[in-house]
Parts: sequence; structure tokens; C-alpha cells
Amino acid sequence: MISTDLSTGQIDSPNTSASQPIFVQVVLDKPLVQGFDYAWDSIALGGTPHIGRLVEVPFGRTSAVGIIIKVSNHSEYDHSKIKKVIQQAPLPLLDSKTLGMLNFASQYYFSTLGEITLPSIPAYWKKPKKWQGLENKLHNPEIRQAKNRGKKKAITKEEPLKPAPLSGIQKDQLNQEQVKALDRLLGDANATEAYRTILLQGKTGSGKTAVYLNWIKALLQGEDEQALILVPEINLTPQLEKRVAEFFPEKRIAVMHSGLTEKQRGIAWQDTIQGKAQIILGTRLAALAAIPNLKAIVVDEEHDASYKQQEGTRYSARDLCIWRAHQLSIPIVLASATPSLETWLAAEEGRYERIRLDVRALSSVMPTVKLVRLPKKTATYANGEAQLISTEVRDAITHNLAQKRQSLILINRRGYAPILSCTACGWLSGCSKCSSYMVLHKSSMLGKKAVLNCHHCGLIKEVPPFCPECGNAELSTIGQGTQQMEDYIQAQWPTAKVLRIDADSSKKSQSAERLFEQIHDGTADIIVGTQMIAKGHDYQNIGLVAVIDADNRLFSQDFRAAERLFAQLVQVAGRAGRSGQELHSTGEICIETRYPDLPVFHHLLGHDVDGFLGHIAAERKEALLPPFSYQALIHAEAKKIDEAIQFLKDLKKTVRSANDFPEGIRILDPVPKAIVRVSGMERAQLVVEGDNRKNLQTALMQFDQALRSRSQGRISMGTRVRWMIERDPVLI
DNA sequence: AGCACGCCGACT
DNA sequence: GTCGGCGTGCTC
Repeated sequence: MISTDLSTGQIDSPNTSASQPIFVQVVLDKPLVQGFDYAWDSIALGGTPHIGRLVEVPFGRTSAVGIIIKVSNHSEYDHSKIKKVIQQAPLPLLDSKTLGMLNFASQYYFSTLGEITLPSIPAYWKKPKKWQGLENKLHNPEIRQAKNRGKKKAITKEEPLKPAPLSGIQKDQLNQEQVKALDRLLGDANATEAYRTILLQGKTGSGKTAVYLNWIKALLQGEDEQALILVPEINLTPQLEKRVAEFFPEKRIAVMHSGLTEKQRGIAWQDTIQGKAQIILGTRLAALAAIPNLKAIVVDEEHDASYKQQEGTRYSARDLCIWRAHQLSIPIVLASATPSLETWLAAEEGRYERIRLDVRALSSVMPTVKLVRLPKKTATYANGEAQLISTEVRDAITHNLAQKRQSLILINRRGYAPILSCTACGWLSGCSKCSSYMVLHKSSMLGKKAVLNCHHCGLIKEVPPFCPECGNAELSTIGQGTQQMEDYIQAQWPTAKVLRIDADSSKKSQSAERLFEQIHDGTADIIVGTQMIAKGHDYQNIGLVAVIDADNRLFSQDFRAAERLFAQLVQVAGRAGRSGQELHSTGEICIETRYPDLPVFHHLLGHDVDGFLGHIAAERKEALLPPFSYQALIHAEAKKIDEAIQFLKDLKKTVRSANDFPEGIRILDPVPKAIVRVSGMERAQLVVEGDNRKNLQTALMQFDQALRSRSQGRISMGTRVRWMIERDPVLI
């Protein structure tokens, strides 16, 4: 454990005069808990060391980049083995508040400080060979700025965007309800420097964005004050970027998401840490960025599962933002039409403030929601061909086409068909490395040829011409994906312009842009795709949204499945009937289901978000599931599942028998994961839950200790089992 | 984690 | 006789 108090940046005031030796402690992006001590050569490095500085240090037989977390005149380590810091990066220091947040995150999420801190710095700055050349630019801001301006121009030239229809809203353009919401958000003018968490619960189309943009505008006083806006997936919402830029013409915007080039991301991060950018707009990774003068935070669509990082350190960007706001004594707005149960409950109980926006700002009416009861068996036409959509949806599309309005068809699966099978022997297209099936893709991104693709490990194989088991030439597909639906729809309406949008058709954010453009300009008549169509996009002429086989989203072991389906359906519903000026334009939503009597659908029909969340809350309370309990997962993977299970069994036994193990903690039995094998490794997990955060954390610290004491990094010695602790897991 | 060192099996 | 498997130990 690192003894330095990072939240205050307190150090043992080292003497940095030439007579005293100076040591620095550096953390690296490795699962090694301890920092490493290095000698600081003031003459060679030109100056004294500082906490928060990025440095290059020798490590083993190579070198590595790390962050200084401690400066001292002493080192516990064998002095004869201590090496010198090679060089320091020409970058501003990570400020103590940001480091404090990262330190908290590393403890709460059971990663090392280095493992959370170094990934928060863009790769662009972690190339020590380039530091020398960059130093000149940093010390000569004119060159850098001129270069930046040139770059900016180049980008706008490449992608000319039409002005967003709603850009540049000022307070006098807000409706009465929005003005009221804004006034409440701003609250007591004297209490700006205070921590507040506000749930902005507003219906789709009620103008939440306009409210929080105005809030930020009113809140940012000084030239150098900064605000952070988090959105789920920015590569799908460049129009928000455009809108924000137009709303804040006098401010510099830094955009942070994984779709940028290394350099773009590096510059955005640098603009932010230097305080040159005042508005930071980004995805979950922006929650970890160093923002030295942060004054306000907005987490838009706060319920969205993409705020949960699922690789590396599995943090929740939303939760870290709330922590950060608390630490900095600043306000944070959580915006959503369908809040997460956690947030909604906090608002119900008065732990968060709540501001509602119920009036649709645009002159459109709420869409009509219709449930289409599916037959138990898949319907077929007279000729025996499978009927992929219900008659109701079919008629609605035909009607919609006649009205010259667009239809959105949503299916949950990408690819052509989820499984390929042999009609003779029953062979199924299983993945060789995973215990899942390979999905048939009609044409891959690489070529025109059909391929089998595993969505878990990414393996791509050619489609076998004959059954690999029995040699039978007749192979058939099971189930439908977006590609098949696209073909089917095109065959049914040959003259209609059909467009498919999913993760495959929009791999590059540029091509995604072009696809969405075809919806906006009316080129496309019918759009087939996954949920991503509905995320963050406003369309003007959608007459129908059809959700194909909504049920498969519910057939999951995840206790949040209903909550997520509800949020998705409400979001989808918001895409219809957003038709600006025209009055005739009531949108229609058709949801196909075999279980129309489920509460999810009932509350959806009544547009009753609070009723639904109240219902879910009662269910969770009864079952003692989050947020009425707190959870963690111990992941284990090995060559054979038995090894992983046995490892967790032993772990459970040791930890539970400790006499200082906290009260009220339940350790469930280890179980194989739903998909046992992924990339040739077999996986198991152990659920640990408790009735309060503190006890759970204490228990997990004991798990962590037990694991670390018999491990090298993240692999336990002897057993060869790889493990990980995950706090507040969200399944996907 | 990443990498070197080190000691036992089937191969040019 | 060697190439290479992965068990163990180390990184300031």
C-alpha cells in the first residue's frame, strides 16, 4: 500500500538542495502494488522532482514510463540497486485532486495505482523518445497554437457538417419549464461552490441538453474554469459535439473518446490538463482525465451501461464522477429519461435532488406504443418461407412507405444468422476457442466472402462448403441477424431504399456518419439495425419504430435485463414522433413479444417511468439485490474449469475462516460463467455481497490480501489461475 | 505483466 | 546430442 497521502499531495517536505540525495517513488502500469524508488539527478534532469510528473525510468532490462507519487530524501530500498530517472515528460503535472481520485479508484476497484493512472494518459504522451522534440514546442506556445489552428481547419474541411437544427439555444429560447428547471439547477447563487448531485429526469425530447448547456454557461465564471460532459458513445453523436461548439463559441472544446487518432486524443488531453480547454466532452474515459480547474460535471444518459468499463480496471465512470464532484465540492447533473434504479432511488430518498422535465419541447406528440403478440412458433408463409416480421409490422411499414415516412427496424443481433447448422447430422457452428457459436456474416469487413465470426473472441473462419462432421452439403441457418433482415426487407419492398446500421456497417466513425446522414436527408426509407441507431440521434421523419423479438433481451441471467430493456424501449420510442413542425406526425412504435403481459410492457404503454422503477425497486428489495445490497465478483480463469472452481472454493474457505471477517457478508458458491470458455480459457466466478459498502470493502480487502499473498501479479502461483476482483459488476 | 533463468521430454 | 515446454523469481 502506498503511504503517500495523494488526496492532499502531502509529502515529507524533502530537502532538494544539492547536498541531500533525492529519491522519487514511481508507479508503473503493472499489477505490482508497490512503487519503485529511483534516484533523482537534479543536474542531469534540470530541476527538482514533483509528484504527478510523468517520467521515463529503467525497469529490468528495458525502460518504462511511470508517474512520480512520492519525493523524499530517503529510500528503504537497497541503495546499491537504485537506478536513476532517465528523463521527465514535458507535460504539466497531474494535479493532486486528480491523483487523489485515481488513488481512490485504484483502492475501490482493486487495481494498482499505476494500472489506473497510466491508462488515463493518452499513448501519444507515453513515448519517451518523442519528449525531447516536444519540449521545444511546449516552451514555445506560439508554434504549438499555430499548428493547432491549422489542424482544426483541416478537420472541418474534411467533414463538413450541417448546422445542427437546435444549436445556439439561449435562455430566452427555452420554454417555461426549461427556464424553471434551469433556475432550480442554478439554485442559490451563493452556494455555487458546493457538492450537489441533481437528477435531471426529463422525457425524451424535453430539452435536457439545452438545460444543462445553459447551466454550464451560467456556472462557468472565470476564463479558466472547466466543465466535464460525459456521454455514452460520442462516435455516434458528432452532432452533439457540433452543438456544444456552437453553444460555446468563445470556449475551447476538448473531445475525448476512443474513436480519435492517437494524436487527436493526445492534444485534447493536453489542452485539458493545461486548462486551455474549458469544455471537456467525452465518453467514460474522460472521467479519468486530469482536469485541474473542474467546476461542473454532467453525465448524460446516466443509466447507460457503457459508462461501465469492462476491460482492465472495471470502473464506473458515472460513480467516479459523483465521487469527483464530492471531492471537489462542485455540482454534478445526472441526466436521463429512464434513470438507473440506483440514481432514481437516491432521488426518491432525497439523497440526490431531482428536477423533472415533462413537456416535450418540440411540437410533437408522444408516439403510440403497440404490443404485437407473437405466436409461440415462428410464423411461415404459405410457401413455407419463414416470416421474419409480424403482419402488423409489415402493414405498418407498407403504410409508412405510402406516407413517405421512414421506418426503423431494430433487431438485437448483428450478422446474418447466429448459428449455422447441418440439416443431416445436427452439427452446429461452435467456436473452437469459446463455448459459444460462431455467427454467420454474409460479407465481412475484409471481403465479399461470407465468414463465420465468433463475437466473443473475434475469431474469423471461412464458411465450410460441407458439414465438417458428416460431409453433408446442405447447411442451414438458425435465427436471424441484421444482415438477413436487411435482405428480407429489401426483398419484400424491392423499390424501397433499405439501409443497415450496426457495429459492422459503421466500423469507422466516418462511415457511420455517412450512414446517419442518409437517414437525416431522407435518402433511406427503411433502416434496419441494432440498438445503436437509437442512441443519441434525433430524426425528423420517423413514422414507425419496430422492435423485432424484444423478448430475447429478457432471456438473460442478468437481474437488470428488464431495467435495460425498458430504458432501450423508451429511448427507441423517443425516436418516433419527433417530427418538428408537422402536426400530423404521430409516430408509432410496434414491439414484438410473446409475453405482452409483462410489467415492462405495461409501464411502457403508459409512458410510466416512475411506475416501472417503483415496481423494479420493490422486486429488488424483496430479493435483496442491488441497490438494496452491494456486490462484487471474484473472477477466475484457468485451462480447465475445475481448476478455476477449486481455486475459488479454496479462496472462499480461507477468507471466510479469518476471525476478523466482517459481519453481514454473503459469499456464494463458485459457479462457471454463462459462457465458460473464451479464447481457450475456462472461467468461473464467485459472488460476494453485503448489506453495506463498508463491510463489503473490508471483506474484499481480505480477499485481495489472500489472493496477492499467493500470486505473481494477477496469476496465482502453483495453480496457474488468473484472478480479478470486480466491484459493482454490471453484466452485459 | 513481462521476461529471463532453469530443468525435464520428443525431435532435426 | 539440442529445441522448447512452462514453473519460479525479479523488476527500484
